Amino acid sequence: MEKKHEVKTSVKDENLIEKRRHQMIRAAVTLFKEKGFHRATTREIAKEAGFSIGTLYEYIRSKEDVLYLVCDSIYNEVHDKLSQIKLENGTIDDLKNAIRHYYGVIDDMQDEFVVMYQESKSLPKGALDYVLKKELEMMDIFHKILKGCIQTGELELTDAQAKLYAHTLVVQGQMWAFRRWALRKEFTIEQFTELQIEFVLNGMGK
Amino acid sequence: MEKKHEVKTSVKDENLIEKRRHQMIRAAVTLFKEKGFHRATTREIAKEAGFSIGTLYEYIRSKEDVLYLVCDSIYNEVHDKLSQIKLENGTIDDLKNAIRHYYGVIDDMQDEFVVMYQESKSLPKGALDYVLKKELEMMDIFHKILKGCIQTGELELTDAQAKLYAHTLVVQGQMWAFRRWALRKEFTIEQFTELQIEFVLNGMGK
Amino acid sequence: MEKKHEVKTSVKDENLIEKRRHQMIRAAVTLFKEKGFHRATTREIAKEAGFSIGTLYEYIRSKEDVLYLVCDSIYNEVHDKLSQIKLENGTIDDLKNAIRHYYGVIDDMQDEFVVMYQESKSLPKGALDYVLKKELEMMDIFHKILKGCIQTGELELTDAQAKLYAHTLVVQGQMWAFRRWALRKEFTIEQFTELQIEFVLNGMGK
Amino acid sequence: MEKKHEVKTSVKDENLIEKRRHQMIRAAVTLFKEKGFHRATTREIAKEAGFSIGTLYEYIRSKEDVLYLVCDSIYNEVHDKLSQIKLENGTIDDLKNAIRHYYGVIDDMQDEFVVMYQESKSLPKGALDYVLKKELEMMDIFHKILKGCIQTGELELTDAQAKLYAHTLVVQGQMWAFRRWALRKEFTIEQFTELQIEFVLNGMGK
DNA sequence: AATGAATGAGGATTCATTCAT
DNA sequence: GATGAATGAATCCTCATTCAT
Repeated sequence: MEKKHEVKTSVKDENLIEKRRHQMIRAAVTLFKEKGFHRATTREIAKEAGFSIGTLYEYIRSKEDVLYLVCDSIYNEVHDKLSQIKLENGTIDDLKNAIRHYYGVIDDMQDEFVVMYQESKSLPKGALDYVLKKELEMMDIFHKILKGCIQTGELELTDAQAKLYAHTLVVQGQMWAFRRWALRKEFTIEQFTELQIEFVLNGMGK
Repeated sequence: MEKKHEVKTSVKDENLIEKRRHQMIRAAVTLFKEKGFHRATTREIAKEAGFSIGTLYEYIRSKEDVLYLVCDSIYNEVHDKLSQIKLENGTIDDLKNAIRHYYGVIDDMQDEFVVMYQESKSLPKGALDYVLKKELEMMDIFHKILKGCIQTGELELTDAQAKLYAHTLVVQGQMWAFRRWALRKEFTIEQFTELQIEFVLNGMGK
Repeated sequence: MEKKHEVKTSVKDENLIEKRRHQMIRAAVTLFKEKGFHRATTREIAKEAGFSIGTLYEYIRSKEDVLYLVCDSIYNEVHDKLSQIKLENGTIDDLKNAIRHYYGVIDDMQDEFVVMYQESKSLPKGALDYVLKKELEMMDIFHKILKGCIQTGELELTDAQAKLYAHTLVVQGQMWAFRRWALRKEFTIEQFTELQIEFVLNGMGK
Repeated sequence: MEKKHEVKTSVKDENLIEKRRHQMIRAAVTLFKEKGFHRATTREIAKEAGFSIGTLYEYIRSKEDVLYLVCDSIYNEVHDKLSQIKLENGTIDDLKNAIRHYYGVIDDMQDEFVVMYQESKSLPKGALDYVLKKELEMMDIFHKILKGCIQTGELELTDAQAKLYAHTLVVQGQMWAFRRWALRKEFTIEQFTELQIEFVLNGMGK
């Protein structure tokens, strides 16, 4: 398991670090969403976070660290939320459940998702790898569920298909965040979710 | 129909404009793919294109114009290629055909797609609107095919579904460009295409 | 009264702003005099002022701001100095006094005057208006003195004449700055002053 | 007598040179008045003049040459016009006549005057000297007239006074061009002329 | 003689980062 | 720990000038 990319800080107090980083991430998401990573300045981030540029740099080493913290925090939040899913035992309902949960998370964190996917390419190499790993983890949640369904015979898929469909599920969810400008006019998140569930289950032969 | 966003040039010779812009776009895609729009400098673009910074600015007004030209050219190319599809008369084969064609285009233009979707947010407002319009046009190609199939009774879908699935088809194609890093390990473009076709047709109840 | 054109700064410490701007203005006058506004580069200004280009831009928004600050500071200095004149009660001596004072100021600030009059056309619209207002204020000082003399009967002039002569007094003073290259060979400032006073008083029928 | 500053050209046909330069000067005055020497580009000058940038450079060596040609042409025009004055024999009427003539010229060529005085500092050293010489020549016209009046006893002035007053006459005329923004509201050129003549004659004790 | 495409030095401005207080 | 003034490398863009056609 690759080690987590570390962000150096010169502050000792762990609680303070937690608090400041939280402020920082909130500020950054707001700004990155509005103007993108490159156009948002560190000064603006500090100001929006409620402290000075000097203080910002007490908690990070470089601007890219901010982006990393943003991506990391989003992944963690998503992962936490998805981990709450109670999986039964390889039933289709597990899958439906997971999809509903996942789509709900995406709806809640639309801005964060858009920011993360549009800006993560700006991460330094090491951090990027870490983030791709996280992305795979997310895909893996669905992959596992699908494999569960295969084992119980609820679904008949090759392993390759299971993998592909796991990716597809992840991507179809992200669609809701990325194509808001078009989809919002036609569907509520509930409608979108149910239609996609139907489509996907059909797609997998159910 | 909204007028095309114009890029001013101080050069008069139309052929030359065509030629230089082509060089410019090729260079820009290469660089944007490598380091993104913001990290690529105008000098690098000019150099990669084979002329001087001064010459670059004879053909554009600002760096953002380069990005616009890139996006515009990609859309045009995709649109051209998709327009070559011979549509019969509302058969499922039309749909399969279109998907194969579309996926083929994406495979051919992977870099361009990634660049376009990752950087288009950096376009100035007016150009962004134009590009979103193009995106809708692309979606509309599939929407029309689906409506054709509905009319002939080949598919049974509500209009809302038709629209959503048109988006889904577009997005699932893009997946191939965006998740290369993961999908390439498991599938060839042909495998990917056929699996997705199967999935999608099942999804729509076929 | 029109509000003063404001120059934005990102520095908060008022004393520092005062100090840095003073350095900046001194440097700018030196350079503008030597090579004019357009040929003087911001880097040169910063260097001459004794700080870096980055620091310069902490105290201004654009190069034109420097010019504005120069003009503003000159007007303020002139205005301050002329305000020290003790005006009696509409006597010719008031007028003579004012002229002597004014000519003295011009002699002290020759470079500044030349810079201001040659470069102020490069000010952005808003700042230019503000500066023209200041110019009128200067004219008005003499206009008031003349009106005083008219009321006490010391001078017999129409109001139109008073206004015109006020302009003339201002301009004849500036002459000393602008035609240095010719006048310096023939006169000292004292000679120039006394001759002009004599001429002007005669001109007005005294 | 200093040799006239020469502007190199690669064109042989004298008539053509004359014609093109005339177009060029007209264009330049228009643009310099509007935006100043530095902000007017050579491309704009060429375009306004009705030919291409390449052609412009067939008739000049550098942008500064354009400015020189402008200044030179203005001086020549002024000088020509003032030379038409029929001088009698040292009478005050000669002086009045000259002033009226001069003020008329300034009124006709307001833009040219403003351009010339505001931009001439941008001339290269050699050309600047030539232009200052021209300025002295203009002053000299008045100086001669004054000396004429002194000799006939019409005026009682020291030679120093005669020189100073010659300068003053030149400057007071320019006032009309430079302070248009204020004077125009109060006076017509005729009123201005007559008031200044009265003032000046009084000033010289007449 | 006329044209206009090409050039690249030069200049204004921004902004991540540092460090003394 | 917090602050914010200072720094200067980096970058976009302009425009006078040249030269092949």
